[in-house]
Amino acid sequence: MSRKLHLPIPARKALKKLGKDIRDARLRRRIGTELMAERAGFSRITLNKIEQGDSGVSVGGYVSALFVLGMLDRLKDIADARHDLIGLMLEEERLPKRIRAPKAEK
Amino acid sequence: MSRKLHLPIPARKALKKLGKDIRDARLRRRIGTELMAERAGFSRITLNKIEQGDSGVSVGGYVSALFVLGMLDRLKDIADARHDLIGLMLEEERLPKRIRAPKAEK
DNA sequence: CTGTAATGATAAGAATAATAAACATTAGCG
DNA sequence: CGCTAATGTTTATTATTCTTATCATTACAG
Repeated sequence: MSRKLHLPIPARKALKKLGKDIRDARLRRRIGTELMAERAGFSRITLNKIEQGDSGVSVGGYVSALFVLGMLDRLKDIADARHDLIGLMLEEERLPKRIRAPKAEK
Repeated sequence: MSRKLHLPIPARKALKKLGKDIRDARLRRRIGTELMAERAGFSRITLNKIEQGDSGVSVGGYVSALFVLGMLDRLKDIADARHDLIGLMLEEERLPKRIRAPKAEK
């Protein structure tokens, strides 16, 4: 986001929790911020932002942190179709490749 | 990441899958790229990058997209302690607030 | 309790992400 | 099957992140 993205409250909360969980996981493993940042390939400051749930940090940073902690697995299923209840209800046929607006009523 | 972060293969794969899943979820809901981008608060181009699993996009973009799709729930548990098997094995006592290197042997 | 190393915070500069505009491509309605 | 609107791409510009360096704070070992 170049222009600061105004994130809805629940989204911001989810990020905060994620950051805190990442921090706790690091502490459980007794890894210092310096070492952790080095392994993940970014600076201590960026790690700090991640652990605070900063929404501006690139997704690569978060993913890299999760990778270092060995917690990448669950990420893959976040938006997996199997868990998309809303989507399953809507799906009636094969997915289109484009969304076309229905012809306006005369 | 200002300096392009070199992401390990599994991490990159996870992001690619996430992007694809987000795209499929959008299609299932019959939401066009323009409308989706507008609701999420960013441009069509950024949505495109997200759906391709671009690691440079800010995490806020991804989270906002998940929010629009109503798929925020699972995000919160990605790194939750309850699922941190490695961490649970390591945890023996109360978590420290800082990680201190053990005194070097003389 | 005390000293010290780990963490948090701040500022300035380099690198990159995000946007808008315009054009090329292509899916799918009719 | 053809037309049109939806999507993909490129370029130039702007805004913001990420980094390095430095200083302040504080938790922990001894």
